[in-house]
Amino acid sequence: MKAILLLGPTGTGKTSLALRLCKEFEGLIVSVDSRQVYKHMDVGTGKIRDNNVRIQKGNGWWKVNNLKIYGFDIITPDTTFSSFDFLKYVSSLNLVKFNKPVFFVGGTGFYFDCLLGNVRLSGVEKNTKLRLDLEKQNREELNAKLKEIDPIRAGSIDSKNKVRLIRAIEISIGRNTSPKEVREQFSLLTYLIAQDPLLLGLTGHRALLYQRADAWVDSIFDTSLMEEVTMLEQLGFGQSLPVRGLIYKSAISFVKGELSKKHAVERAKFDLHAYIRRQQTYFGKMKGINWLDISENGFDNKISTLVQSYLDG
RNA sequence: GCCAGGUUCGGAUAGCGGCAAUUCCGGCUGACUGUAAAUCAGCUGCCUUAUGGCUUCGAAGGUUCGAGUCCUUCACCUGGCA
Repeated sequence: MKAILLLGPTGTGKTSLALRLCKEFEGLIVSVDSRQVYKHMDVGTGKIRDNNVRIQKGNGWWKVNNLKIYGFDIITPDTTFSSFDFLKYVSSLNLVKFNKPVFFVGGTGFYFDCLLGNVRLSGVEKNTKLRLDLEKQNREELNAKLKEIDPIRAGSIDSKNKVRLIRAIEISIGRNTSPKEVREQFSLLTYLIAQDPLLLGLTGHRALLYQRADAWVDSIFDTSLMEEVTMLEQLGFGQSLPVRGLIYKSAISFVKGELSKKHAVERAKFDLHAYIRRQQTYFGKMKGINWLDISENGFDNKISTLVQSYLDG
């Protein structure tokens, strides 16, 4: 299977580029985005930023101008979704059978690393009861506990990061208690490792990325986003984790009257800037990415040429 | 014109004699092995590094071993009386 991974920070035009390439090379698109997997979260996750487009929505996919995008609308926002769930989902698509090039496009670096097999997941499932219990404890207690049951991991972990500590303890306990079949399940999902994918990274100057992000926030912070947020609250998803991040956090504060529109918009922009920085840090350490500057002349042709030669090779 | 309050490192704020100087925002760098749009860490006056040096708190003088902090004058801003 030919796989083209199209990644980069938010607002670099990955999706529209993917649509263009998908049409040009008769491929498929899989979204690699930890928030676009959620139903009812379209505007704030920037699923499609172009209004002049025909959209048809399905369960786990959208059709945009008749081009299919997988990885959208898989679940509702009250469901937790992890990188492992993402791998399972991609696996379930059985992409090989289409015999077409697949464009994996998105901004969630960790998911890309999972797809590529750069990170190997432990195979230990989440234990909600244990997590609730551990969340009540402070960092010192969690560190002590981890040191007791897994001294090696305790030596390498970020001892100040509670989320990490809880997961590390969960893994240590789960290794001994969860069934072997479950733990080995992840190994079935790393079929992409054996492939030789093409990695394309979209980037640009910080100032440009910030400017585009700001313009996008300005454009959505009107009725479209407000309707979406109101709907999410009505459906009872207002407190769900995915609705508490980035754009949605400030949009909800505005709808609730906790923030003025001006401050909510400002907050959203600054949060996006920080997100862009984090994405660049993450992608920056990934190996083998062909970086392309979106503001460079001949950008579109360059991309097409790269994809063409990859598919020919 | 008189009275009161203010002017601090990109922005906002703390500081009422020992200060390179608080906090928040912004900006920058980084971590991450099933929450990754989450979670966590560091830097942000200059000297590449400092338990080191240098230059700073509207301006100019003064008091003091020592001044962002006290005094005087000037400049600008805000509120009250005219």
